[in-house]
Amino acid sequence: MQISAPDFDLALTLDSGQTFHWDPLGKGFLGAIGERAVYVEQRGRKLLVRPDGVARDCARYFSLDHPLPAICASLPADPAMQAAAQFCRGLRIMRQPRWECLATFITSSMKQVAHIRQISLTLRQRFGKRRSLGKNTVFTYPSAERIAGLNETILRSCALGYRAKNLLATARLVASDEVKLEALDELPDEELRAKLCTLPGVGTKVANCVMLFAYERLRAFPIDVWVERVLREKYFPGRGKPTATQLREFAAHHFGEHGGYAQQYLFHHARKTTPRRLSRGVR
DNA sequence: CTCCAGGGATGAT
DNA sequence: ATCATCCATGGA
Repeated sequence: MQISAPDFDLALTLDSGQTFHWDPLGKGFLGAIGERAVYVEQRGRKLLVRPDGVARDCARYFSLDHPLPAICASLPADPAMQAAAQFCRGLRIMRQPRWECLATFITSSMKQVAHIRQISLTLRQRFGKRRSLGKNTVFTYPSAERIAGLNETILRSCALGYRAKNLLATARLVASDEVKLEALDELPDEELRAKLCTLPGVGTKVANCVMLFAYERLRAFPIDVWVERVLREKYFPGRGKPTATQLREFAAHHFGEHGGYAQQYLFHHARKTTPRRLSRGVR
């Protein structure tokens, strides 16, 4: 089954730190969209998708309906933004399942992308559901109910460290319906952010990631160490480091209604072009 | 070995 | 409101 996918770069999008469970297979990628195993392969302006029945979910997952040319045209014209946007051509903000996105970003704090991937894989293999696609196997992300039935010790054995307590507590709030993730979709941005921040292990940054990657809030502007570095170096030159409030205010004003896209482009560009640490002692 | 990573919670200024 | 410290773990 092939679906139309103009202005889209699958490999770039899957390598941009939004999701953490897709692996290269043949000429494409093997992963899961919600509860189903999926294989996706880019063929020019089309995507080859297996199985056939997942085509619609796949188009939604990768936000193939986002008007990318118009979104890019709406980004500010400053040099740093344009360089990042050029570098990230075809990168789309995905629509992830709410719980899966929330849980993975709770486990992301002070972790490199490579290790977030490892934590996600371990949780999936140990507590998710096995799904077959041809001769390949993938695992779904464990539900909030499944996590809620575990304990902190077993979660810590998945290399979660201090994040185990937060993931468990939030899973129990979600599983008990004390916090209804799907119902939060009706809330305006500020109320949604405030509600998400009441969850253990969720602060402003993680809340903004969940808003952007799972609630279609394209204004949400997560500020992690990479983005903060870019903002300080490119938009607040000179001495004196701006406060978190200053950064937040500037980002909301400068990047506008598609700030989330701007943020993702700045993040990915910085992460992929910043040279790895040179040998120690070089001055 | 050291430094750092898609931070959050808490308590002290 | 802003700052300092602690929290686990592993990649580079």
